[in-house]
Amino acid sequence: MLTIGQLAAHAGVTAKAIRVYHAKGILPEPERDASGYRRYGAQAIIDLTRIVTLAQAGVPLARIPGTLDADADRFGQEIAQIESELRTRIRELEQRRARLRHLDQPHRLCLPPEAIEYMERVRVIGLSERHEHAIRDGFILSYALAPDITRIILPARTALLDDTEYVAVLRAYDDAIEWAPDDPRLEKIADAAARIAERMTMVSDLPDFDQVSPETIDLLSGHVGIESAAWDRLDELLHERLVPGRDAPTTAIGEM
Amino acid sequence: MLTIGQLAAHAGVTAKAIRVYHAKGILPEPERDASGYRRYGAQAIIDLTRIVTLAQAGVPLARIPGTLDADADRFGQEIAQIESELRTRIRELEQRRARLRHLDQPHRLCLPPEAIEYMERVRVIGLSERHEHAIRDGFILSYALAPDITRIILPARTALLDDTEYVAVLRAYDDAIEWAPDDPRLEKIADAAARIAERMTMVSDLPDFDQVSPETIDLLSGHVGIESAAWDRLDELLHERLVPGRDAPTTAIGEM
DNA sequence: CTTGATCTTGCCCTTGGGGCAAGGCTGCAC
DNA sequence: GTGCAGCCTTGCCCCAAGGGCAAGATCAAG
Repeated sequence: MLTIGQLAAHAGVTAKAIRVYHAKGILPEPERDASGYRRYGAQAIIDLTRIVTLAQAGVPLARIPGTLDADADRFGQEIAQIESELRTRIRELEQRRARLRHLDQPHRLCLPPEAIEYMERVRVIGLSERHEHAIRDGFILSYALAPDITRIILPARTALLDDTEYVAVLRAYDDAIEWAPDDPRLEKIADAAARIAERMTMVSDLPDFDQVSPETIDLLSGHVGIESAAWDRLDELLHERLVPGRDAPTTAIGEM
Repeated sequence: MLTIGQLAAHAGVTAKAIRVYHAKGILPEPERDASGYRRYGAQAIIDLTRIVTLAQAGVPLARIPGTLDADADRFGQEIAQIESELRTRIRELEQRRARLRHLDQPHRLCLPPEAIEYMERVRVIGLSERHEHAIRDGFILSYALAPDITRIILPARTALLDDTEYVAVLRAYDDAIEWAPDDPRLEKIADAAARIAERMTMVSDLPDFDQVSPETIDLLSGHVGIESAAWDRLDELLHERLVPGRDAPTTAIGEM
């Protein structure tokens, strides 16, 4: 006959855990010896081992008596279900382990595959970190606010990166961040941007355009988180060129 | 900008979890809007996603800031360590899943491989369930009390099962459980048992015999949990035959 | 204007034990 | 026999990581 400590050591749990199982009625209280010590026999070893096996498989203690006391039919079903839950948990853990590798690359954690590809392609262009993060953060926000729209927009955006003139404009914007708003070079950048914008798809061509909030459209224009007087001025110059008659023009996809 | 509910849904957690992360200082409190609502931006999405990625990988919340704020060197080490812990946990879960299959066969859960093999071989002999469980429970108790001794004894015990006369005696004991203690057939059984015992290894031949408690030796004789007047009488008859001069004879391994 | 969903803070509840206190046993050494 | 270390007993509070509910403010839509 075993004491509680011997039983616990043999089952790989603590004596406290066994007392908890007694208190919850999961494991019957054994006989006491003359001095009040619990004394366990073979059946207690069997019962405890079954309990521990289930508990370690993630079964809540409250569910264990129902499982162990079930008749053969239901017992089999219960075990099969517990096994399948456990398989699911293992698969989840494996996926979570895979995600750990990307912990230092926020875009890989927070964006859908299309956007990850886009950001990888932007990276090789070699913009400033600040500009790249601004683009990334715009996508992260717009993906959180309107995942569907964001994913619809992405293929066209990615295709644009094959356009050397577009990439040149991106680089020019990058250079211009710190310029004064009256810098004369801004005119040339705005000219180039306007030429591109004219042959680009407009946001208003999207299906369900009327359901896209103005905020999302702003986000997709890529100016999130950068305060630049030169860029503000570039917005004005671009608007002049694109829609001379209006003062609140439609934003082009990929404008920037 | 997102509300707490939008952020939570996007990150796959509850709003309450986010408030907990704020309270623990893991995720910085964001700005509030005019009515006191929390408003989250892209950086909060990134931060939360990193936190959730670690938390779901099983990292305790208290350890998360230290991991995320570490410099590149330590960060890499931390991630590698977390990954390896996670791998270990996954392997453990797979082993636990395997054990679930044996939940209805106590000997497979509670005994070492040698004893499992022994019990499988006893099963095909076709003893009564009661007798078989008595043998099993004896091993379970002795394995819990003295695992080393029990495993040392097992090969000889298993070899005995190849002895047809020994198996015949086992079956005779099984038949005799309910007999009256003065049943004349008991004499023949005791004769056969004595012939076997004489050519068997004695417990006293074991290395470290003096460290084996008498209780363990009793357990290994296989009478655990069965109250049978006939068996008690068989014990007496056997002792007469084996050690006529003594009244407390050494128990033979495999006596039964 | 109402209604239902969402936000705020604050508080207690849960699971599966861990840890400590204060006292009683036990077994071994001296 | 006397110590003393190590085990056992009960009872109590504590922990992580939220869940749930209350009571009130706010928002969005019909």
